Amino acid sequence: MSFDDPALEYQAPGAASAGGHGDQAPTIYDVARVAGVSIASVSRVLNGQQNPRQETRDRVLRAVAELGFAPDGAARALSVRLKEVVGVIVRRPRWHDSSMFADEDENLQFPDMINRGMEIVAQRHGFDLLIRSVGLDEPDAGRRVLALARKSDGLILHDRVLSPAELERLSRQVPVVTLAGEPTSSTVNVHGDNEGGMRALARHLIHDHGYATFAFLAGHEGSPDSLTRGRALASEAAAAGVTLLAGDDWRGGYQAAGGAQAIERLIAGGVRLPRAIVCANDQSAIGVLHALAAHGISVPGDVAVTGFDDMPVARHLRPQLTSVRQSIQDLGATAFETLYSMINRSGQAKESPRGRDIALPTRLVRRESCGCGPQSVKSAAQAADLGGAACA
Amino acid sequence: MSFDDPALEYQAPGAASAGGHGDQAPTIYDVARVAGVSIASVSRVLNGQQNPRQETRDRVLRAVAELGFAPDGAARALSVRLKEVVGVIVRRPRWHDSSMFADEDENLQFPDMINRGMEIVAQRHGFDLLIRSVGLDEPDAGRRVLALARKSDGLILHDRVLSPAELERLSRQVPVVTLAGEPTSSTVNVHGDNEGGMRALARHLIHDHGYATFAFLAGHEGSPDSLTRGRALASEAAAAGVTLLAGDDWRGGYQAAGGAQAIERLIAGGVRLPRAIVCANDQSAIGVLHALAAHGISVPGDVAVTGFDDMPVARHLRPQLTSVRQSIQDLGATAFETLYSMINRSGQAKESPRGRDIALPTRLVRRESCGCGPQSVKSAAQAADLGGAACA
DNA sequence: CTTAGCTCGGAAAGCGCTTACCGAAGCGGT
DNA sequence: ACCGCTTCGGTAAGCGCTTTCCGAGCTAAG
Repeated sequence: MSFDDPALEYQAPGAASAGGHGDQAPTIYDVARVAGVSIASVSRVLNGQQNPRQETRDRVLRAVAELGFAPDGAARALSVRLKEVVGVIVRRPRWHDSSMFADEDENLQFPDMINRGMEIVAQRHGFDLLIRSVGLDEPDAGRRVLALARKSDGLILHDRVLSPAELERLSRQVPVVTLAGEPTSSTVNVHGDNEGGMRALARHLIHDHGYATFAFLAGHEGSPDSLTRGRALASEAAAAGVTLLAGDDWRGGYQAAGGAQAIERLIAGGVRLPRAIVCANDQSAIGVLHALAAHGISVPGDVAVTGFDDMPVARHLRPQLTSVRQSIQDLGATAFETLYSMINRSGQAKESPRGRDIALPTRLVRRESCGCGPQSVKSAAQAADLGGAACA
Repeated sequence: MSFDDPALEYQAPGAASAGGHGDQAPTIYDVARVAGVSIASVSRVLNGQQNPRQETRDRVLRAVAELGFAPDGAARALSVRLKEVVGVIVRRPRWHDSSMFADEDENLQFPDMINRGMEIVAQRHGFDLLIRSVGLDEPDAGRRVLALARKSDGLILHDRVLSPAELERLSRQVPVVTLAGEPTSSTVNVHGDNEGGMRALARHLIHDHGYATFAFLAGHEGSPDSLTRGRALASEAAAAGVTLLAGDDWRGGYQAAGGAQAIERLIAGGVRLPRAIVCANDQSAIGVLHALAAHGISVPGDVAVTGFDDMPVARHLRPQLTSVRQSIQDLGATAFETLYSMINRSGQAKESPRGRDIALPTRLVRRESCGCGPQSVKSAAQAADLGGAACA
């Protein structure tokens, strides 16, 4: 593009009819010229040195206001070696599905809430979130992630989209925080206390409700969160001597559709359902609820169902869903804060490896779907205070 | 929660041994050195010129792979004058609420789905989304938006966060597309066909169900979408000679909590509820449903309730929510495509101001909450094909 | 054997900003 | 009235990349 292009010629404010952002954004040189100072002074004023004296300062600020100037992000980033941007990789359900907008995309809710948590904290530090989705089975996810990394100061990975080796490689170049992974020698992982939450839930179902047969509807394969939750449940089940069903039939892939399909298949297969179905997350519990309702199976009367995450929807379902609450936004906020400290520390003296796996507290939220009566719905906190109070 | 908590401090791995991204990302100079060529050649290879011959090309590619090189985004952006980033401004409920994470934040779902639509299309063009939230009553929203603009190639504004004058000013510097606004001389607006959708819904309620008293639960004040929807309903109501309640009592602010509060207030005030409550969006309809249920008012038996947007949750409610579907993701996709073409056209010959207000089709989705029986629930498409078939 | 016509690839000029570095004033002290 | 000290603010050197401009080397034609 040439600047001799007549189309770029300066346009008088009212002229050229409907403007149309052809005016080009003003540069620091424009400001300097209007203010009658050098670009260095402009920069100094804008970056809060105390160097320029009041009068100069005023002239510059007036020019800035008049022109509507703001420094170019790329130029600034190049100069100060800080982009004030963190890259966020979210996982796209399927590698560029031809049915571009699959309806089950409703499951995006969870990652998006996490992002919101990040964003709010990022604000405070002047950072923004650069979002990119990557398909799980995408050809060269590695390259696409790296590319995002070079557009930002650090990366937050929502899901396992990279092999450990790729992750390792990547984290040598940029600070990386994972959300549903496992910490590596150079990355930090942030997650809810799956273990604790699931144990509390399991104990409630086993001891308070006395259920004796269970099933665990897993998330997608290899998900560390799902594995941990499943293991915790299995451990409690074993300790109490109750039956736990699990396996490939019991997989909802974290999605509503997945949960529904799994139940449909099981029912079609003539399997006798357990007394309680513990789902890996709320989303798949929704699907289970639907499939059960479609077959006239009462929840929690015939089968109890529970979720995990306690998304906002959980309380809008009928029956209201018993779940394990994790402060989703805190997950994001913590991930960002962690990354932020890594970014600042980058290149500085390295300290001992500590706190590489951060677990945030979770809390059992009893609602109706586990068999608790509507009375305990009002205040989950209250209910929790009752300890093991019977409610079935 | 305090972020000064030492537990959050990141500590780099023990020695320099384990990596720990202290290695600094390789630059094009590193690649050139390793490959034994000049940086110009590296750049040429990477940017697909046909200039370098095969042997040189191989050497470079080998070096790139070995070092794990990817060009720095800021440097590249500065050079080619294209960041391949579009800024997205979403509206934060309230200007930095002290209760940082208000629970009603569930309403974030809608903008996030739109973003997802954008992101998918942006991928194809190599763009990413830079997200920033701005409070509606934020001190200098204008500056914060401008700053985001300078970090990107164009802006998509979700909500009215800027005054028309600010918008006008901004759009002289960068291409801008709004989602819930009105087109200006230099910005394009993308929105669902509120008018058509609402008219279809109104006619269904009036003619198919024969309801005679209505209320419109508005969104937040000044929202163009809400205004248009309200006007369309009013127009149909007037034409049919049925009663329509509206006004300050009937405002849900697009939120579940808002909808619930409005109903609570009305009931407390002893107001006689209309036969049908038409909500400005699904989110507030959820609140209405809850409030009604809390008072033992049957839906749709006593009062029919409808939403707008047809979010995924709509079909998980009891009763399933009748709504007006707009392809939320298409909204985002279209907004991006529009902006993209503006970005490319930037600086080139300007064309006639045309298509500045883009309306996407909407479609009535009949479920249970309007009074239609569960039989028409199975396939909304089928139901739609039946035309005005009676279902009440 | 010379020279016009190629193709390759290096040197260097920016892109818009920050920030040493340094010369020019302004100031009080002797 | 002169000298060192402190402030101010301009000049210029990058930040890492793309791309124009050219010279070098090679091929093929005269």
